[in-house]
Amino acid sequence: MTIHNREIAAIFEELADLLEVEGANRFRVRAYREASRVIGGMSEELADLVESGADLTELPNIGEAIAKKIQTIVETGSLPQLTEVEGRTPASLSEMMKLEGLGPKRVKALHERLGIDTLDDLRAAVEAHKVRQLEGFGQKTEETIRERLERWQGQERRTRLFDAEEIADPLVRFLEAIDGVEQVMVAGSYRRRRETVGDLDILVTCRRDTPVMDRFVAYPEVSELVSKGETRSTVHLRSGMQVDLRLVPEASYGAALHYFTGSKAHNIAVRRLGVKQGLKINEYGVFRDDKRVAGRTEEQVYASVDLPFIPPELREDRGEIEAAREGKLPQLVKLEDIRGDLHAHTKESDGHDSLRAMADAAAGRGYEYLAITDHSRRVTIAHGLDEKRLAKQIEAIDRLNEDLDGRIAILKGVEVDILDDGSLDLPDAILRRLDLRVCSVHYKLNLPKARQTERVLRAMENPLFNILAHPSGRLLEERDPYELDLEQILEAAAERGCFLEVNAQPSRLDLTDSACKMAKEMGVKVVISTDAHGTRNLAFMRFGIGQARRGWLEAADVVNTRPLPELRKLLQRG
DNA sequence: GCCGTTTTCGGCCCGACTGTTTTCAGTCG
Repeated sequence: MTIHNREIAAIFEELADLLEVEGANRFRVRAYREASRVIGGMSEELADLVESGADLTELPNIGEAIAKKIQTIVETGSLPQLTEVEGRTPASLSEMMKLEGLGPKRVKALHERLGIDTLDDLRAAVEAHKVRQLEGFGQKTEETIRERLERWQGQERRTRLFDAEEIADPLVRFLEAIDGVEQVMVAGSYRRRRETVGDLDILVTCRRDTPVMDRFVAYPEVSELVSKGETRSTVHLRSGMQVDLRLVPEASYGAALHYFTGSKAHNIAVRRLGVKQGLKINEYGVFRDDKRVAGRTEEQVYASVDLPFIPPELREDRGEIEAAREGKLPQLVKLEDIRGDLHAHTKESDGHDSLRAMADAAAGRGYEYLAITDHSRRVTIAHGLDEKRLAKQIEAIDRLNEDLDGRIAILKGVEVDILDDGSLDLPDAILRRLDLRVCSVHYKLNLPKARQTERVLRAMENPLFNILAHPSGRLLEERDPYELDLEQILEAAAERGCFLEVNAQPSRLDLTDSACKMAKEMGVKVVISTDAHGTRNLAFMRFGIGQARRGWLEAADVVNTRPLPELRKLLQRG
């Protein structure tokens, strides 16, 4: 049973939590947290690296000690040091720290003074009014804990980027409508285009004496006021989303935007560069000897540490600072680079709109081409097409293309299922008549890794295989990815001239950002597709672009930035 | 525990808000 990166990351996270409660050296605690973050963001499995004998200390923030611990975890499935710490300090305290407002010090006090080890213990102590009697706690703190215990869902939930947009857009409009407000910008992971966001960080500049904070906390969607100050307030909305609003002076806008866009790790790395040059960087600007030397724009902030502007999507401390220093930042792919969509459905299978409507909508977006790729027969629930119906659709598309008269080219395609044995769900004879074949796994998601990988590899052996759709099968916040050896798949794709899809559906965003980067490094091109099930879904392209940008992809790495003749060549494998 | 275009030892980002204090610790981002 191989152990996954997220499990290894969780072990270091718990170790950090428990050591922090014990009052261990905070830099040591930070080192474990940093290691956990790096591991969580990797697309290559550590287990595979260990097996191949790779030097783990090459990884950022992984030194001798942690490398050795990783090896132990991979080989034995657990970490003796953690077991030892758990012997002194209950593991459940780590869970308690996840409750908002409870940090290491308070958890330690609750544990030592009241014997509280679990959330249930805590609930009982709060009901008995024991917590308020503790030194450093009071009636108000106890009340806050009680409320948050009631709301506690057991796990922090993140919101998909699409849903976050639905929440942010009206709030931004509300703020912009306040007389005196000048700029409103959503920063944080939202601006970095992460696939999910934990909360919204909103930055506002305004004229003097504008009652922004008062108006903000009175926003009708607010369900709880967490804190309200002159420059910063925090609320919870009825949607469950937490929103932080920061009011910043114009002269600090760039510094504040940089700071609140994060990521935290990126900011720390930039500040370190500043420290080396005798600069202090905070959300108000860049300071030398208390004198502001930059801050109005983000470009200025980067320039102060001799770096070019780094796009928000790259700011994860995953090598972007080194790349920037060496002048090797990628020219990230942009929405305008996209010339067409290569995965879309119509009413023939499970789409909502007609062939004609989809064509018109794609043309309306200025595309050169649109591939129609309805499901194949195996996907009965989506009314998948058999040979006969697909043949009819081919004819319909031929007629439509004549009708469209070059306004946009409609490509004949299919989303054909990869069956259990690695064969494709439709005969080669009909597949050959198409312009492209998008291939996907929809059933038997739970095969063991080796068999699942073998299944896809076998499918790729068919020379008609063009694109592997939504390669991991994961659904954000709903379904884990299925077991697949991505490295093997990428190797085969590179060899055979197949492409991998970045599915832009907000609930998929599959490939992940780190997998995109891995594909690029292995010389595999991707296709960014919306998998649209209706004309409106074509707009999902922006999420795919965000994901690809987070994966360091440039226009040249993305197949559907190519003009049609070039695309056609790429679809003839090899 | 990690890391090095000042360093293999001695540093390690920085500020706002709250509650419980009477000058600040804890938490968060």
